[in-house]
Amino acid sequence: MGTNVVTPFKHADHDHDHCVDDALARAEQQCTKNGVRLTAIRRRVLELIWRRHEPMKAYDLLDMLRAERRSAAPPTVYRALDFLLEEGLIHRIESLNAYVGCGDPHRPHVGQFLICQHCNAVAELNDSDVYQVLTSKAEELGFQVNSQTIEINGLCPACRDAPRING
Amino acid sequence: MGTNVVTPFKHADHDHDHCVDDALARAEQQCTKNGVRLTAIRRRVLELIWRRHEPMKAYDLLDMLRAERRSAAPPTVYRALDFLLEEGLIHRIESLNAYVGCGDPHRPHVGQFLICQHCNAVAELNDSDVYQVLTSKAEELGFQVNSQTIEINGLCPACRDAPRING
DNA sequence: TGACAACTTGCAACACTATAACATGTGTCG
DNA sequence: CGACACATGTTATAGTGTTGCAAGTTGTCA
Repeated sequence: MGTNVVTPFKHADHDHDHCVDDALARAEQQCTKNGVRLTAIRRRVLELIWRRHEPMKAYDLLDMLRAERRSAAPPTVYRALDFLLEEGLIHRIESLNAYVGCGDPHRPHVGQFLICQHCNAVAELNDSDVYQVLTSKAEELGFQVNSQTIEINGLCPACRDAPRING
Repeated sequence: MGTNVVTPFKHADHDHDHCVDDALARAEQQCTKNGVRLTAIRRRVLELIWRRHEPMKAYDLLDMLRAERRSAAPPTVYRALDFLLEEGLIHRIESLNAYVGCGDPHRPHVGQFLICQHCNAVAELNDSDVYQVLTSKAEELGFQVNSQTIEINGLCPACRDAPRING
């Protein structure tokens, strides 16, 4: 109980196509259930975000979109991002101005992220102990919690073990 | 043990001049100790940040600076902010692109903030329990923690009790 | 004192991040 | 079909932060 990793750090050899396909399938399902449309653009942006297991920046996504859709402009990508955030399909990493896929969109959860400063990998936690401790501390001060942004910087297991190879 | 509020929510009637003066005096002391210079610009930016008990944006600070120093430009304020961040005299609130004074610069501490969505007030925590729980959860996953960004959104005691007065 | 190094500020331009406003297209349902 | 809601196209602009180099300031030490 307590720790519940939603999106763990990925090894280089995991079946990534499968991993992305799964995420897209979950997204389709989620949108159907909620009666909203996962249009071609939205789906493509979500796929681009999932394709790398690291936070993606809006203008990088825009560049990729533009390669295949001449009309893409900032609003194109920001609208898609807003939609995906709204549906809980992605998260925004405040400290990086970047976006990552959410591994578990159908369940309500707080944003708790471990961010590797060396390889940019991100793991998403959904830890009830952390949530509880923070909430109870806040309430001791009379503060009513609505949402939490937790971003932990450091080194992921791989980079921790080999921190000097390419940095 | 555990909870240790560094900068609590302020009441409207606290002695604010005194509160700002204290912060500036602590800053002078801290800079002297560290052998760095709290120049006029840096000191003024710090004062502007302290004068309101809410996060201040870089370009708002710039406008205020310009009113009294014709030559002020973006680098002027960003350099001052970088210096103050470096010395631990202020913190950056990632989710707001804004900056707040640090109530306790001489002691190492993590950034844990309660942010009122209604009145923008910010309280800074320095809670070892929260730190411990997060660090141990991260280390269970083999992640080595360097720094934590924790930003809790919600309602401060005053706005919680009277949430409909001016919102 | 004066010359040098290190630090700080001035200044212009630019890069990156995000939104506004309005027009046009598309899909659904009576 | 026609009306409506939703989605996208398009242009412009707002907001946030950085680069690079010139000029000024401060402290140090022979």
